[in-house]
Amino acid sequence: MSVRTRRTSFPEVVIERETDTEESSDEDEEEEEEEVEEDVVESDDHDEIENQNGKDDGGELSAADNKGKTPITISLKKVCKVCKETGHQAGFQGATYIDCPMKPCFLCKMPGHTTVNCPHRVAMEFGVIPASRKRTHNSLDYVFERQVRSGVPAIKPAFVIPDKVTCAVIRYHSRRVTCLEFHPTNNNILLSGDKKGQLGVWDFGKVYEKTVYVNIHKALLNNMKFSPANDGTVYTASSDGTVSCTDLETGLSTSLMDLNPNGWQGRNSWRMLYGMELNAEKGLVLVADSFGFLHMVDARANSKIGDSILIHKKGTKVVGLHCNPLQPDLLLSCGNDHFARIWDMRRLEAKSCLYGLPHKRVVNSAYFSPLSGSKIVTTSIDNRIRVWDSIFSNLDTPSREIVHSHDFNRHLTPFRAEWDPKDSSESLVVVGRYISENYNGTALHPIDFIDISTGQLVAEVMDPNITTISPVNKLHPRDDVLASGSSRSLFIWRPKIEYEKVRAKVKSKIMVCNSKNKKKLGDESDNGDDDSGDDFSSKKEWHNVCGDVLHSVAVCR
DNA sequence: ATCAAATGCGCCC
DNA sequence: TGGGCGCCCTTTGA
Repeated sequence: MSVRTRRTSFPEVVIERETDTEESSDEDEEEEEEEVEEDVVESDDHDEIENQNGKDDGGELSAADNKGKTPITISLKKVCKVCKETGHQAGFQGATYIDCPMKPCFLCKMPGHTTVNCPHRVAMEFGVIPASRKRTHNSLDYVFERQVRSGVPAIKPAFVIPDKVTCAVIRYHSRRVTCLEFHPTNNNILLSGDKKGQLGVWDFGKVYEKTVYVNIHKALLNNMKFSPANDGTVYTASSDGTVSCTDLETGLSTSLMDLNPNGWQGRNSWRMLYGMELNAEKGLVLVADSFGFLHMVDARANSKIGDSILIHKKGTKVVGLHCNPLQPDLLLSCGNDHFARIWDMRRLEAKSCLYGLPHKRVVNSAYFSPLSGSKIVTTSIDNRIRVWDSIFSNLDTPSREIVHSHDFNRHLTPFRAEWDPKDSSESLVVVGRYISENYNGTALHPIDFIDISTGQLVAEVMDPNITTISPVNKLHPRDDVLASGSSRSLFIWRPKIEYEKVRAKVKSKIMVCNSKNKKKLGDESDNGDDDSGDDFSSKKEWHNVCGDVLHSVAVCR
């Protein structure tokens, strides 16, 4: 690091420099700091001077108030951007992120180590709390035991992991994807909601057939569910405070509820809808708002049922609702008051919850297991997936806590661990990962498949072209297909063998969605360069061409 | 290239 | 108990 010195008549500038990175090869740099003088542009009223040395980010600056001859001290010492201390730095070194050692581990939140050497990073097989075997003879025992217990097979089948991107739509939504839902009967239709409130309908079997309905909501489309009575109809709940019922053919929607009939009256009164669930037996649409209340709408009569019920701490968001698949009167809710709660719909009133499942922080999602409904998986932003093996057991503590990085930055859609509805053993769960891993020099955020019965990481799925985080994931109800929402884009993954089949089929059929790229795409498809396997010619191309069939992956604008 | 903005939530006073 | 402030691996597009 060379030091330049000039004489001026202007205030002396003291620059503190960091030298420890150079391992003292210079003999004259025994001191950690040196004093030099530098030019300072004259100005009348500068309290601060911007550090113009862009490369030295993290450089700290302080300046004397007076414009006279008092020294101005500019510190070029490298400070940690996390804790502002010197002597270490947090941030990416290449594709590896180095944690600040002064903070608790970013992954498991325990002090004494960083993510780099966190034991949970090496092998995520730490069920930190053993499964409880104690029976509690609670009110649920007798009601559901007989219906449910027999439905849980003891033998775990081999997991099939969809780990190859077979098609993708990038720049499909204009804002980040918030939720996904597969069509209940048509195997190739994927619905997606986004932060703007738009609803996408994508036939990923035909890749380029897609529709985006833009007028259904005005704010985040937080949750959607297909009507059990009519699979051409979908209900959506939004941060604009409305529930809509939309016909997928026409895009026509009717509003079932509007929590803000008087429009915008300020931040404190604007009500947003998050959790949503349908109770098919009763023909009810259940929604929960950002103030802790549950609302019920009769889907057929399109009329509100009863009063709103406070089901979580007043003033907090209720982000998830789920009815038990075998006993729909059993409702599971979760929210920002750090609780997941189990309710009996037949006697539902404030504080009537059967159980409160405490978490350390906000609970992003809570789901009963999809077949027997006897297990519960929750995702909390304390970086833990919690598992209750049986709702008949002692629910005071979870059977397992699985450390997993999904504590999110405010700009992301919250991560939710989602069951594999095809797994008869009800142990496979998919969840996006927040922290990245260095894969051959690229920082990628995999989508993790976790066996919640052991806490074991079964598979981590990633594609070198997907550098964005994938917080939204959904496994197909019948096929071995994974759908992911990552930023604005949607991806369909299949197991390798399926991928090969799709690829062979698609190769013979060149699809062009974007005329701008027609020629380029034609070239791409003509050269028959499919030996490059799964890699695209370049990341840039994959994203920028935005076009269509690159090898077998279709990307549509 | 660089930068601001969009934002949710935890924590502090 | 509530308002204000600040933020550790974002993403986008101006």
